[in-house]
Amino acid sequence: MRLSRYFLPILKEAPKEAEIVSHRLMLRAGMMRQQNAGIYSWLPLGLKVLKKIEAIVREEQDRSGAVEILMPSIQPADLWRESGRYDAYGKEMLRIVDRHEREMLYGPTAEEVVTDIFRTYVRSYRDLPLNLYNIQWKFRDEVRPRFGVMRGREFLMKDAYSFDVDQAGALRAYHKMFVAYLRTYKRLGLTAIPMRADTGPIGGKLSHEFIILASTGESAVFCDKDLLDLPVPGEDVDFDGDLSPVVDMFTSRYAATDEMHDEAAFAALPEDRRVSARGIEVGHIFSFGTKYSEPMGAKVAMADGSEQPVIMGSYGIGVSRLIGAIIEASHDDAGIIWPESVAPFGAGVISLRPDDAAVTAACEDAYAKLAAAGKDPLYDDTAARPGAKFASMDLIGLPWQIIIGPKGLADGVVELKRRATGDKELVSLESAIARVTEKA
RNA sequence: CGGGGCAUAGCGCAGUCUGGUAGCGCACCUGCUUUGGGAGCAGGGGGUCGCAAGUUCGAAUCUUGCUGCCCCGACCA
Repeated sequence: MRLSRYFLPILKEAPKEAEIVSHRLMLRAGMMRQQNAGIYSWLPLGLKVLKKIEAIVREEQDRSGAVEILMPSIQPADLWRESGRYDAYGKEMLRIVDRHEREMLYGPTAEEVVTDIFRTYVRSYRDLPLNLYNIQWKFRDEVRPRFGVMRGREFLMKDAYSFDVDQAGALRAYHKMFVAYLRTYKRLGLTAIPMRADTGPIGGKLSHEFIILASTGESAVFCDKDLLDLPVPGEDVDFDGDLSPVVDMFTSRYAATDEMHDEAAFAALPEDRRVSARGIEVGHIFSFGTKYSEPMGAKVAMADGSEQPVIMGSYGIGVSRLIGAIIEASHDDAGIIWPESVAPFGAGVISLRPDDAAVTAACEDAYAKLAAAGKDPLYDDTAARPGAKFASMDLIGLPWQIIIGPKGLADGVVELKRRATGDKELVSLESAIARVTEKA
């Protein structure tokens, strides 16, 4: 993309409503625009990152065996009356009445809808296990939206729902998601710690929150330091095999959020392994048995001819929130530092003198070769001054910058800059391109 | 939902106390000079001062009501 033809409204000063660093940087980098409290328009740069995160989440869901569907954002109230949650959910649910006075709601989650889909089509234990997921905008009318995308009212969520015939199957389903989540966060450059959690209004007894440690986190968390360095399974992990050793490895160490914290158990840890920090919740998984299948009549025929309600679980990842979480975990004074996997562009090409024919030729060359190599470069071909270009490029945090100017070209070199470390090298254009395009 | 604060140009702000018809920086437009870490000079455009009533000869400024947004706390992907 040529910057001169792009839409990248960078701000020199952050709007005053933005308090935390990820919110400020997202607004300054022109990733999004607030339209209402907790409601945002996604601008090109932000949308690119959102889609990259979404793609990784999707890949790992698919890998684990979950099947993607897409459920509506507007749901009928009657389904929620069946589960009993229409009244239970309270003011957080945005309720709507259509022109025929039918009661609707903007979905805050989709247990009822997915259970309805399931009961319509699935009749036999032979069709299980099944895990259906979707990535859809949700709306929760938070009393106090804040921190930008970290606590918005409208947010993009991946929600998966597992259906099994018995508890053993439900546990396997839970383990699959557990491991899929570990892999997802790892690929996003995050260290997420599974912590035993309260189940809240969704219900059930087995539940974990996946937490990223960050000083701006909303809740106090406590865990064993060892958890920060545990190995996450690779792509070759067998989701049909026994995943319990992996899950046990993570769950056998102490980790709890504020409300589940056990001071005595925590104190039993050696002092140098006690981590007391703040955390951002980036995922939450639940196993809740027949809480929805029972009242909503989602039953299957068993081998002996009897009918039984299915055992369910639900598994959420806040996709839009992850953008904020990643920035909180990866930035410096100059701006965002994207992990390669989610960077909106793979590299930036900065022309220091767009009116210089040799510089332009070299930039065009770099731009074409990086594009051909699939690096999706952003080429700053604008007439802005060098300092402004450097500042903007640092702000938007692309992993690599190739800086091309007349002085360097006279010596046959360009500047290759690594955003994460700030390291700069003077190398030939060819080797700069080679470095950027080489496999990690 | 309790407590606090803010609302003036795209963004950041001054002006409000003490009423006299709106200003600064950045951004934007034109020209010239510049160009390796947010350029300089000259000229220019843009605001029903959140909305509505009221007080007054006169309201950004005073009064009342409303709306929006932010922060702290309790709750949540």
